[in-house]
Amino acid sequence: MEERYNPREIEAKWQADWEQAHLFQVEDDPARPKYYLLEMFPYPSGKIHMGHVRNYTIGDVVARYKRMQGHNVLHPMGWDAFGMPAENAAIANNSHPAKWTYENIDTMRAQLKRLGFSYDWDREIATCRPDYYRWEQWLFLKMYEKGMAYRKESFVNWCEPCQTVLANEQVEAGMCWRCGKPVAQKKLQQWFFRITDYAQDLLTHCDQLPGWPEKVTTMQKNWIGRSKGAQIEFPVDGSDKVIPVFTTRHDTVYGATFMCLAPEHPLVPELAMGTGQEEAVDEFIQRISRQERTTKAIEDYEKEGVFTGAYCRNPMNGRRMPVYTANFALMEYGTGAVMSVPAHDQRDFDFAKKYGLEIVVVINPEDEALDADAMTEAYTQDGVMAHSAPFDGLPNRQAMEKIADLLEEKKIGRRAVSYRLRDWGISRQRYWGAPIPVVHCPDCGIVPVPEKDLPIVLPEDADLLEGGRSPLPGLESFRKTRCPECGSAAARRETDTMDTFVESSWYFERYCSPHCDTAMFDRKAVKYWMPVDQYIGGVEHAILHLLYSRYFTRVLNDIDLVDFKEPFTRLLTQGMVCKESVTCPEHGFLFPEQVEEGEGGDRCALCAKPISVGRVEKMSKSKRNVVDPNILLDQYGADTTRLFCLFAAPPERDLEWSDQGVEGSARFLNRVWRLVYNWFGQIADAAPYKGSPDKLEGDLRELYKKTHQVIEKVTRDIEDRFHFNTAISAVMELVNLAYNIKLPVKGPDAEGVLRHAAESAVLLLSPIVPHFAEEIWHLLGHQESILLSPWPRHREDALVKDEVTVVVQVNGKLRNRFVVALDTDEQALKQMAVEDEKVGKFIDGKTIRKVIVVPNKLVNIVV
RNA sequence: GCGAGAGUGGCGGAAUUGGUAGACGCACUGGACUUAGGAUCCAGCUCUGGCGACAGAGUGGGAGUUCAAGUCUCCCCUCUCGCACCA
Repeated sequence: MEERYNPREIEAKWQADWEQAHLFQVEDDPARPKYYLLEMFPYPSGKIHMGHVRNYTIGDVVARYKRMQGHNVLHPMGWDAFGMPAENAAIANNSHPAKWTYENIDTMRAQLKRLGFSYDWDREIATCRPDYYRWEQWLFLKMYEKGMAYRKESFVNWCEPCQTVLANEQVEAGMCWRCGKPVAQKKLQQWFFRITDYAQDLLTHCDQLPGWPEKVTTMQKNWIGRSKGAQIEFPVDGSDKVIPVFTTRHDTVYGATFMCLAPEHPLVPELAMGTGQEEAVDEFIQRISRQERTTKAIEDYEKEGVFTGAYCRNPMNGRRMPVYTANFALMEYGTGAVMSVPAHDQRDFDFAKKYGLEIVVVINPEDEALDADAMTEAYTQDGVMAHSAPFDGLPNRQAMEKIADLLEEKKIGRRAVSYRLRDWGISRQRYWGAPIPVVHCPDCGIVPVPEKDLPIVLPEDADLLEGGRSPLPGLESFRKTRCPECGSAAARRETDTMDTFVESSWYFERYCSPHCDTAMFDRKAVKYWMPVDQYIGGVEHAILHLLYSRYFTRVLNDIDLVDFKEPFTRLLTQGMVCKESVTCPEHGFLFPEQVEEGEGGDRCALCAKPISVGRVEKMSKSKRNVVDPNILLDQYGADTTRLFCLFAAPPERDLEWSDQGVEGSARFLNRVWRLVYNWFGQIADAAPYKGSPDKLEGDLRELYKKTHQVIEKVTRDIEDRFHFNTAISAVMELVNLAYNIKLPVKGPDAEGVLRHAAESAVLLLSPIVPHFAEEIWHLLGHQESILLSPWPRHREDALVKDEVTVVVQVNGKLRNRFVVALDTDEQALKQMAVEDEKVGKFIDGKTIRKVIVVPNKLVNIVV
């Protein structure tokens, strides 16, 4: 055995060995309990970053642990390979998205292998390959057939810089989630998935996902955004049209004095026609559609609107209500129309004040009658009904029910539920995505591509156009086709591609049978492996990806391909990897190598100005605080990198990177190595002691007991909550104790006990630092891989403590402590405490009023 | 504004059901071994007072429940994240 540990050598050696022995390949085996462990697959953006390293290390430890516990573990990896960065990079480098993507995949795969992750690489998938997206196209056809996919003209979120449509989920506070530029509204023919059909089901099951962080289910619930209320129809004056309105406050309907329609509402131009307001309305609509929709801009917007010239009737009391179009009415919510009740809604109140509209109080506080003219703000709380004909005097919550009954009885409305969730727009005017498999025929209209013609292959030889526009509409070889229905040569292929989130909504099912070429997946394989037992990834996907995946699983369930609805049983959202950033007043963010040590503090290497240490933030290129995993691998190796990622913080929390912390992790591994090295002569040929602790005494007995305690602790930490940081701490304690044992140890079982301690420590560490553990395992004479060893088990009788420390408190304050035999009886403890000299100082001359004894823990004397 | 989570030494972080606050590590200090050490080992390390034994204070702030509160209850403050003109 070498005195020093050489990561470079052993890591390469064992990686090659594992690969050759196909140790991570799995097969369906109904005889064994399955465990499907999945980490969110990466976008092949170039190279692995620390966030990936952390995510995949956490997953790998669980996978390796579960294998040792006897599970048949599916642990796959693949590439979310379609998407815009590939196009942008291709334009920038005068390359091709496919080339760029495949090269990145090669680079990143090599990096993942260098980190020693235990993936079944035979199951690797890349979503940009036709054998993958062909099944997505197949599913699209099924969904079209069932009416789950449809096409409609609608206002869509349009990102000008990206030249594409965005889903609502991809608009963050009015900005494009990718480029951060403002998103405009544009009217286009688009494909949609009817996710809103599942709004209630998705919402209901949010409360039936005990293995998910509450934070995530809460976010999903908010996103789905269910509101209970009523839909009420307001007839338009002098016309047979009605304006349906959704409201959560139908108790205030008698106070509705005007109506506001969204600027995009189809009735707006119609109502304005012939009223003389056409021009004003048109001008307003034009102006509003250009308004920025950023968070800040929205806050600053004044509520404004313009009279359409039309009136409608309040169906409850016949009041004539002017119809406005207003910037705060959103076409995307409810029916795009708001019944305005200025007395009881702040927004309506502001609007009414601005335009001199009538305010009618219909709810009063318990003990006063509001005066509409004197109000300075809307009264939005509960109270007693007024000016509401038959309901006056009733508490408003009661009236709400009665009004709903009346609406339904008179057939002018009904109880209704509204969701914030919109249908999922999946059309993208981009090149690097899966083609939507339909044909537009001048005679037959939209014709789905027949199944036998799949896949519709994305031509990988197309050149990108200026500004990133898709070449597909101009690519005759792709676009030109015959109508599958009538054979017309005038037919044209759909040139939109699908949102990349479609690919990631079912990849976990594909992993179950990645080479299946007769279906999306082999149903037996999916039945065996799915659902995913543990899913691990970043919170940034809490809404988009996770909601879409839940939706897709429901679709698959409805078309009878799977027999479950929820794809992920347990979810772990790991925190970000962060680091301090450093800024120079002149040069902005600095790289670490641009910092010079100087007298009185660090200085900028470029201008010698004193620098300031910034906040600890997520690693990012722009902050110049990234740590390149490659450098760590070169310097410390995979095991130290993995160890530090797990030790520095529990997985769900943000991890603050510390170069010295990495150093400490490397030091620990060396310490373990040296321990085995020091003991080697004694334990090389010994068999681990597995007997009762009662035959041992002294240091050996202590070490043996500690070993079992640590086995128990590590197992619990991993099993219950993935707290690897405390698991590692526990092994450190064991190692520290082992170092205190003076060599050579004498006694019949000495070698066996040392061997047991060393082997246990190595086994417990093996999921975390697999190469390191494997090397020691073999040095200790094992022939078979440590990966095939069962997880160590503790002995109950070794957890029993010989003696315990009992503390003595006086009035709850700690005064002394003594070590006594386990299970010393209460009377004896009490007596020892009261007679204790140190304790005496605090109770002398006082009356003892009560003594509380907690066996094996403490005595509290109340005086 | 609404919703969720978090506040513990110089730092990252530990503390089963309320029962020894600060495990483990980093940094720092002292010592040992050394030609040397940025290797390794040993010791110290919450704050205040004291040479010391020891005493007092201490888990964002304030109240409360309890023999006993980091942990439970109420109020307040700060930070992070998510949603946000949602009718």
